[in-house]
Amino acid sequence: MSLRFALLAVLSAEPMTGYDLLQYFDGSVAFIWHAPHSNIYPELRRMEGEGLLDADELPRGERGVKRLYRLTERGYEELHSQASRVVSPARERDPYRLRSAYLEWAAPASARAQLQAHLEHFERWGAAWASNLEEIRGRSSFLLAKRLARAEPADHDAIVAFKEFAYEGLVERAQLEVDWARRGLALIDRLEAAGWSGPPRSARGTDGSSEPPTSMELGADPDTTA
Amino acid sequence: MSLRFALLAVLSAEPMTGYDLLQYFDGSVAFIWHAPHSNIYPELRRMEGEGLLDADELPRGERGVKRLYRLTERGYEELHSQASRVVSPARERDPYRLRSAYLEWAAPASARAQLQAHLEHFERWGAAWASNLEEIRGRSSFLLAKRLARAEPADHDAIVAFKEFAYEGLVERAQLEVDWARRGLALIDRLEAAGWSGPPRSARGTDGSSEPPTSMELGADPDTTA
DNA sequence: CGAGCCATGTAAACAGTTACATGATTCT
DNA sequence: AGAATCATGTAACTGTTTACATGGCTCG
Repeated sequence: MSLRFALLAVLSAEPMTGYDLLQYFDGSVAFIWHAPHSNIYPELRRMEGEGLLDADELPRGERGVKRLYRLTERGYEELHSQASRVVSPARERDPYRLRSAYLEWAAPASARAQLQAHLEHFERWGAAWASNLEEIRGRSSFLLAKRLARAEPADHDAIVAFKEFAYEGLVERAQLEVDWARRGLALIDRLEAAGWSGPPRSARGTDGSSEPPTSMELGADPDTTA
Repeated sequence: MSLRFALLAVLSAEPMTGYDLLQYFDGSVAFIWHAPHSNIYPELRRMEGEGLLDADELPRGERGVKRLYRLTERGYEELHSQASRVVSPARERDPYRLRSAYLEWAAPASARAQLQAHLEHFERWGAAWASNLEEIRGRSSFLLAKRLARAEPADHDAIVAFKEFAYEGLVERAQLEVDWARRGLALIDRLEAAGWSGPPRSARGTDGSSEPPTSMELGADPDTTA
C-alpha cells in the first residue's frame, strides 16, 4: 500500500504521466520511495479502475499518446484515509545488521568491500537527501512548489514542516549508516592486525576441497547512477 | 536470501528444531531478522532438500517427533559464500519517512498516534537490543556461547566483535528513531498551536460528504508482546 | 480434562524484482 | 540514419504475510 500512498501523494501536488512519476520513483531525484516502471504503470491503471484517478489522453507528436493522471475526489479521500491510518511498525528486518553480525564467516577482503559499499551508498544518498532538504527549506523544490500552489496559505507551514521532518530523518539515518560503516572498517583493521584472517578454508578444519571462497562480485552496482 | 543466511548462521552455532529457531525469529528474543513459522519450516525443508542441512528425527513422548537440523559441509560452504558476497545496498524504501512527509493529509490526532506508536516500538526494541548487546559483551548470550564453543579460541574476539558491531548499529538506529519521533510530536504541538487543524473535510473545499476521515485504528499491535 | 505450549505443516494473496517487449519522438 | 529519451506495457519469479489446519505433550 505504500506505493499507492506515494503515488497519491505525488499526484496530489501535480497531475503527471506515469513517466513523470518514474523520475521521482526510479530516477535521480532523491525521492523516498523507490519503484520501477513495471510497478508504477499497472498500479496507476488499477487506481484508475478503482476510481481514485482520472486520466487524460494527450497526443504526443503525430501518433503518440500519453496519459496524464490526476486525483479524483475519491482519490483525495483515499489519501486522507491512508494518511490517517495508524500502521503498527513492522518487526525489524535489517539485512545490513544481519550480515554484519556474521561477518566472521566472510573473507576479510569481502567484509571490507561490503562495508565500503554500504558507506558509499549512504554517502551518496545522504548527500542527495540533504540537497533535497535544502530545496524544501527554500521552498524551491518543484513538487513542493506545486503542492503549495494548490493549498491554503494557512497550511503552507505545516506542509513544508512535515517534508523537512521526513528528509531530516533520512539525512540523519544516512549519517548514522556512514558512521557505522566507518567503525566497521576500523574494526576489521584492528581484527586483522590482531591476527584474524577469516574463516577456515573448510567447515571445521576437515577441509572439503571447496572452490576458493573469496568469490566477491563487486561493481555493477545499479546504484552508481548518481 | 536473507532468511536462508540467518538460518544458516543460527544453526552454525547450534543444531535446532524449527520450533527452536522460531524463538529467535518470531519470539521475544531480540534477534535481527523476523520470520513467522510459515516462512521457516518450508525453508528448512528446502535447504534440507538442497543438501545444506541434515535432520535427525527425535522422538517426543510416545507418538510425537521433532526434527533437529544441523549444517552439512555444503551448508557451511553456503554460509561462507553468502557471507562473502557483496550485495549492493537496496534503493531506499522507508515507509516511516514516506508517511511522515505527507502527514499534512492526516488528522492531527492520528498523526500524533502514528508517531507515538513509532516511538514506543523503537523504545521497546531499542531496550531489547541493548540488553542483547550486554549479553554479547558478557559472552553470556546462549547462541554466542554455543558458537564460541565450536570455534577456535583465536577467532573468539572477531566473533564477538562483529555481533557487538551489529547490535550497536541496531541500538543506535533505535535511538535515532526515538529522537526523531519525539521531534515529530513536538512539531505537531507547534503546528497545532499555530492553528493547523489537519486537512480540509473534502478535497478542495468543495465538500463531497465523505465519512469522517478520523478513522484511526489504534491498539491490537502484534508487537505489544514485549 | 482443559489450557497452554510444543511442533509442523499448507495455501492464497500480496508485494516487489527482473526480464521481455514494443514503439514513438527528438536531437545530432 | 542512429542514439538517446519518451512512453507504456506484460510475465515469470521470488519473497512475505495472513489465514487455515492439525495434533501431541505437560501441568494443574
